[in-house]
Amino acid sequence: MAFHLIRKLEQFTRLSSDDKRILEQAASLKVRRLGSREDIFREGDKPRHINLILDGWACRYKVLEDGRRQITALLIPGDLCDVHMFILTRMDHSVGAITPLSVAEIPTDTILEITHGSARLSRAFWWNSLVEEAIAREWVTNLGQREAIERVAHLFCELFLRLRSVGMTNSQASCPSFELPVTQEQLADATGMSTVHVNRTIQEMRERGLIVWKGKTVTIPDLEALQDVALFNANYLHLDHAGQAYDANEP
Amino acid sequence: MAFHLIRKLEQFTRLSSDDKRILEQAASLKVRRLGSREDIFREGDKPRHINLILDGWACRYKVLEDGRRQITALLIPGDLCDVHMFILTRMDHSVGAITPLSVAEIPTDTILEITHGSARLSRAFWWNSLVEEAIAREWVTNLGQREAIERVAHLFCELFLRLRSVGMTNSQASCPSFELPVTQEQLADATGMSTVHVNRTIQEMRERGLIVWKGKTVTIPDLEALQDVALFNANYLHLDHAGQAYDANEP
DNA sequence: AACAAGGGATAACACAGGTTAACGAAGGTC
DNA sequence: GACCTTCGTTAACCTGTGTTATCCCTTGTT
Repeated sequence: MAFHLIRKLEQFTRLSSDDKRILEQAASLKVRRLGSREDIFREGDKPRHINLILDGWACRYKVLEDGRRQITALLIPGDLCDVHMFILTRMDHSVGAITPLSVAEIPTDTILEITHGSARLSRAFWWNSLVEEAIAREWVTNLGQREAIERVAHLFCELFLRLRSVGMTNSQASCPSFELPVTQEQLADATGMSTVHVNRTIQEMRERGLIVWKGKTVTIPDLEALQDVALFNANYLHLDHAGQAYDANEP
Repeated sequence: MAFHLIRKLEQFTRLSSDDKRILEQAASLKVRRLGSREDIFREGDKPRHINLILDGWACRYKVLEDGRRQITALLIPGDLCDVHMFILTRMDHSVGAITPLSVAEIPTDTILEITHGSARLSRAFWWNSLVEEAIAREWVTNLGQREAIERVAHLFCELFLRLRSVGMTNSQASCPSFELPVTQEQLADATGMSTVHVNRTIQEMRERGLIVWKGKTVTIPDLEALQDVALFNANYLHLDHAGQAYDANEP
């Protein structure tokens, strides 16, 4: 059940079969299912447990008094909602389902046991948090400096790489593709644009042959071209496998 | 020397005199001084130690290939640059001095000793990281949803509260003020606006009586009015003192 | 089969904010 | 004291993006 998480963490460090068993177990304790547009938790809630996305897409978002909404992160299978958030008394944002969702609810005590029991898993969780922070910084840059087409292209590049790192892309025939179960309105909330302009921008990306988007499937004919348009530099995702390799001497 | 950090962490939990002594010691091991516009570290560097801002202002920033620059965070005394960043192999952004700066360089081993030695300090560091993340999410929202005057007003509100939480504001005469050693160009890089439009926006804020900004001093005649313009909600700063109080039984 | 609802696509128009350029004030240097 | 550089200010003009309003298509419902 924790397949995606394990696969993601192994971008950072190899895990022992013990580590994997521990994660599998934690992820199977309690599984919650939500319909799309339901919230996993809301701003103001007390953090109760760690949520691990098992299946489906979700988003972090904040809503201003007057209703304007910003999606601050897109969450895909394998994403952990804030390993240490339990330290805070109240959530300062909400997380909602984009598609129907299965979420593992992992008690904070279980997380603490895991991190105390395995230095490797503890470091892997840290790495995971650091990457999340790096993504947030990149989003700030994206919203602050990139114009519409660059911004959307950048988001597509990021999603493609993140999905690939958990095995959720198709790359047969040299033309990579992935499922994007997101409406243009949600894309607008994520990029700080209006829906109309998201649509215009998508049209332009199609005309320029940067993407093919039919139904829920996005195909990227030329990843390099898309990255060039986006001024995309993948270093912030830290997918370089350069962390410490699994050392067989460690338990 | 670690005065500001201690004061900030005590927003979350009371610290014992032992905790404070440990922090003081760590902060005095090695102090580095930089001139304004020098970098503490650059994108691509290996993280070597944890940097604690003792005195002066700094900023995290990212630069796109074509030179566009986004400031993703403003750092003030008491701010720690990424307690756990040493897990990553390369920095994905730079941190530069805005004013002349003193920075304590704390070895990663020292940080690990501290967190292993004191559960309270460990939690306090986590709280600190979580607040930094929350600020990053708020900046995403700021850039994505707020228009110019709201955006600048929001930044001023945030800075005021953060400075106040480390004792760096003046509140005599019911009219709070603080030192803002930041140029309009840097403000532009932080808010994703052009310098010209930052200036226009500042002028409007002055006309509307929201701020007085002379030299490096900003005065806020009516904080509530400023917060209203900014659609500001302070919950993301988690300054509520609601964390666990200091328990005398803990070491 | 008829209907409703959500999502995508377009067009026309408006305006917030970017760009360029020029000038002045303040502060640092020799 | 003269010079230079950085920063703030302002004006004129331009453009990217938001707004409003339709229309169409798809999908699910009864």
